[in-house]
Amino acid sequence: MQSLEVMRHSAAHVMAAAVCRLFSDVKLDIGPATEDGFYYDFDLPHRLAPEDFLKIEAEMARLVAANLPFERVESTREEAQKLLVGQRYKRERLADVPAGEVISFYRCGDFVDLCRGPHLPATGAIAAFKLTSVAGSYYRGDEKNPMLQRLYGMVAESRAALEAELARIEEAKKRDHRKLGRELELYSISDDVGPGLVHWHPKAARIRVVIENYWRREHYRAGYEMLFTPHIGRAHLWQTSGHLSFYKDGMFPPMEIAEVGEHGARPAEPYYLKPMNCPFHIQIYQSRRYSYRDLPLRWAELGTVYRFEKEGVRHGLLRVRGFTQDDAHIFCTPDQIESEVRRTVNFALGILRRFGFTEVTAFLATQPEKAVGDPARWEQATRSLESALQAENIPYEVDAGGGAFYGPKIDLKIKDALGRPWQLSTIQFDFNLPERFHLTYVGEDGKEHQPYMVHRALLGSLERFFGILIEHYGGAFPLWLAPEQVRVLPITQHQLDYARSVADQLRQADVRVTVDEDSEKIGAKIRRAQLEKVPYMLVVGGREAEAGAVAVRRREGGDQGVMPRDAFLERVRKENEA
RNA sequence: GCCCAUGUAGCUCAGUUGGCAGAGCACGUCCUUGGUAAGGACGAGGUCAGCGGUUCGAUCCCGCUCAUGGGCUCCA
Repeated sequence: MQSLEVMRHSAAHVMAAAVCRLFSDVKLDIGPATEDGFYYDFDLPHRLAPEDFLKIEAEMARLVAANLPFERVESTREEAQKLLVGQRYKRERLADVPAGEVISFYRCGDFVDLCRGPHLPATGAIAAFKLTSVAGSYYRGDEKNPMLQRLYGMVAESRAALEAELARIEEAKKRDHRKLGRELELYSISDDVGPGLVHWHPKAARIRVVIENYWRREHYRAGYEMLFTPHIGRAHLWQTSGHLSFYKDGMFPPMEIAEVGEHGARPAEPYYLKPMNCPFHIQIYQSRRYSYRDLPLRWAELGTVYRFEKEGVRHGLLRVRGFTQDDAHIFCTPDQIESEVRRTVNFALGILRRFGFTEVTAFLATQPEKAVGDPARWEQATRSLESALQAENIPYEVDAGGGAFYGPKIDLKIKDALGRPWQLSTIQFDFNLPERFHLTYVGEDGKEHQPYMVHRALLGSLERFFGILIEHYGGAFPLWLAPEQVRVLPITQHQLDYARSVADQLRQADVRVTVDEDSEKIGAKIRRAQLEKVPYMLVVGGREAEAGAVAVRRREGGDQGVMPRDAFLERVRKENEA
């Protein structure tokens, strides 16, 4: 165990000790180290609240100052049970310890806890700590179990290290896409429209158009065709696809419609909002007969889907109820599958790189216990996924049994500017839908065969991807994505005409530009443009107007000097393509 | 769905032991024409999330609902 992890775990014990000293009737569960701190789960009558933190921290500080040793005590199961009288969760945890394994307790002052260890030699080594939050948490993570109180904390080897850790959290908060989304007027969610339904404001829509245009162009270049499909479909379709039997709870409720025709009302078949695009793409596949000569088919769609996400799981743009997937389905023959997967992985990497995500790791999820489809196909599919990862030299972990019931998959994870991981791309085999919809193609032998079907999304959903992008760039989008690339700032109203003509020249060259026409001083205009994170500010006063020039200021880097307006246009053009 | 917290102007937040609702920023009008991060004056802006209850009187107390936040569970 790493020393930091040991310290975190030991701090959790100290926190538990403090809580036991301060409150009565405390039942303990467990208190592990986490990636950036620790927590302990308790059950106690008192409702822990942030107001209690100071008191608990003070008690912890006393335990740390006393430099109490952590003593390991080994015991028999009988002794352990005696020690844990009244501690129902601990007793259940004890029952989980396999027979024959050593049962150990750690004593720290008068606090004794069933624990495998290891721990610090003594509490004095805990240099700096802070309680951060309290939240409910199901015992053993099962929603049928009672809800415990989970107290979170952070600990570091020095006061300075803790401060640095807290500063990182502050930085992440500053980049929170919900905060920046409001401040930069990117998006909103309206109670009147509904939770989890996103409105893209003009600036965000600009960015989305840039992303979509880039996405479409790359897909056409990579041999895809674009599709557009409806947003709703009849119940029958979703019965065939299996969604109604397996994922009904995740779908918006049906629209019951009585269709009145010339022969009167027909029995109504309800419509459902689509939670996925696949059945529609399949309908297109089924609209004619395909031969092996036609394959592979690569069909892409920016398809907007609706999923009835449960109450309490929504989160800004990252988890919403209506979103647009950058979806595609590949229909191919078995012997095309390997090269198709390789192409797809490679394609995904290229797209992600364009958005500044260069650190990519992959997860290969293999056949779970419950699965549909021929084992030989699973094997071939899994092998093709694995060899694609190896050929592209992407580090990957195998998630054994982690695939969907309908096929194995690769998930690609990136790290953002703050080093936080996000899952974006997914490449999934599907042995289920071709079966359910009886998809076929005519092979060389003149007989019907079932095609392989691969679902893939590279960005995931545009909403979620945009949220991640906002945080990755901290709202300061690179030039090619920036909704407003250049703002012209006339020093006085006398340069308004000149400023407009500079802007017009840029606009005709497809540069996204505005003019700040307010009668504010130049300092105020610069401040405003800076806060709105506009990449280029062009200051134009009498001197520039006279010379046909612009004084360039960069969002990062400040004053760049004066240059002719044509030279600036050239510079922006070049940077935009880079 | 579960636990806890929160909801006051477009935003950030004060405030009322229950008695006419406040600031800064943003917005509008006017003045100002100033050279690299905030010029000035005046003005407009509110069903204090919604519904119900207690009360002479509720933004404030109580209940329910909705939404948001931190987590848990879930994410085809």
